[in-house]
Amino acid sequence: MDNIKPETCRYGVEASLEIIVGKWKPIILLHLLHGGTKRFGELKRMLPDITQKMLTTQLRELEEQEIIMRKVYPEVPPRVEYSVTEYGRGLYDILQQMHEWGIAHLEYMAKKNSR
Amino acid sequence: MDNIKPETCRYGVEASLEIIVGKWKPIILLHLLHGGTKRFGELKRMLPDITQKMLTTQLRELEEQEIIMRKVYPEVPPRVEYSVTEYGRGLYDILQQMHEWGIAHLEYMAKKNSR
DNA sequence: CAGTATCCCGGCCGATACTG
DNA sequence: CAGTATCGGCCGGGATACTG
Repeated sequence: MDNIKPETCRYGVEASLEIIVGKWKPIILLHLLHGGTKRFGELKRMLPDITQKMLTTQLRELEEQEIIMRKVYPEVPPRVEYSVTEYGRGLYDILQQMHEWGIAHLEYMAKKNSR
Repeated sequence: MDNIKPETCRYGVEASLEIIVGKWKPIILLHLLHGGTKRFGELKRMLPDITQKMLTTQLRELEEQEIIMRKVYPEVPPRVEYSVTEYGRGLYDILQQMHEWGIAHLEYMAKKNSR
């Protein structure tokens, strides 16, 4: 990590973390990145263990950061669709790398614990 | 995010997060990655706002995951040195990307709020 | 110098019930 | 269908004091 000061890096890293940290945020993002636009109910079904309240709050927070877009169709019954913004797609590489390193780490720790 | 299932990615991403999430972990890692081996007191001085207890616990957790190494010199007064393991260096790319995306995000949000 | 030991608070998150 | 409202528990993290 040459020619980069920790004090400088820190803020960027923490800003990124603030976005993806949240019990359900990574998996919500992965679903939207992978499957495209989804309705509230679809997401709810894809995440069987999440409560409606948590799904709502996590989505609202991601929306506030402009990582996802919320589109409301004025129909009855209501329809609301969520999708990742162009801007939010920039998180793809980070999530991808975290995925790869994380899997390797899980295997490393598993092997270690089996010794 | 083609040909990768969210359910599969999820675990890797969360495993990575479990390591770098912690109020002081990113900056501790950045300091050790950037400045190499450091003593407990050096780190404490570099992070003026951290309490001794927090520094200890964050270091212990990173050590448990084998991201950093703790070396104790049997001297009086005691000397303890911390360094990033070869294995832990694999986090470099992730932190680097989070830094870049995060800085861009901060600027994006700053510009937005100034409109 | 490099830690422990206690005490304590705020906020994330879950359970549950209600609604336009 | 897609949300709010309310209550409550857990635990990450801080303040402070003590120690081999």
